[in-house]
Amino acid sequence: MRPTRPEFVPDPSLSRAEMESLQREVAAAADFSDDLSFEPASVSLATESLVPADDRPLVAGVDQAFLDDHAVSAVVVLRGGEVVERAHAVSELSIPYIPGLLSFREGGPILDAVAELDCEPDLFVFDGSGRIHFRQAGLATHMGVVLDTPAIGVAKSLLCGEPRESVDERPEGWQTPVVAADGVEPRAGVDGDGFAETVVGYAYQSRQYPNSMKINPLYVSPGHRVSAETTVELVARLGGEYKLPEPTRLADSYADEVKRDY
DNA sequence: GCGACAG
DNA sequence: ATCTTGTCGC
Repeated sequence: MRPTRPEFVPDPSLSRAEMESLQREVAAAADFSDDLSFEPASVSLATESLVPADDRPLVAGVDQAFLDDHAVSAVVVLRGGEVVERAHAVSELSIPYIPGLLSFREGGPILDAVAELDCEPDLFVFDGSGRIHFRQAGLATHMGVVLDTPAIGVAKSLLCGEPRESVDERPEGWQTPVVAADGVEPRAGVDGDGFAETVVGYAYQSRQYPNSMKINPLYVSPGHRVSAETTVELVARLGGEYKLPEPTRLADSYADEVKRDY
């Protein structure tokens, strides 16, 4: 699969100011409302379904592992609970990790792995933020716009934005909106008025210990063509026995596997 | 100047 | 993200 919007492909050789301005263009091109080719309710990890296999969405989990200045990017595509394709790529990294500019370090390598994919996923699940980002253009948004495919971001910690309630010691299944106040910049000519109260994502407690509540929540946000509400629903439906959604876990272990035999 | 910061 | 053994607990 190749980029649909090559003009937005992250270029690590850009200056910081140029990277930020590209992010503003990406955010302006992003669609944070539902525009999916499938019914969110049809998403599940169940192997059996009343829905014909060909009508079930292809969900791709993307994650990476690192070795010195190389990234191992892995993509695992699921249809229900079945893995239908895996692809990976080992790419050279040109810039260090800079908060807010993650897609310029990892975006190219991710696209290298996605290029190896024969199928066209209906949804991408990225390891990182989407709309929960200083300029509303986190990794999931950037990749989603470049591929013009529905995408969501699943992060293990909060980059910016403000949860409406304290996220401490919450029970499994609990969720609360993350609003734009505190660090999220409105899109010129797009976001108006009370933007500070706009829901840019959700804190979601995917797993929790029955008695001692100590696991931190996940911070999920729309990447492209998905609303914040549908994003949490999808993450909930893609969750298995662990904290991270299954597509992400599988991509994570696949990346480690490739790194090990490298 | 101070604080905050996905992977 | 990565460096890393054992160990506490269900």
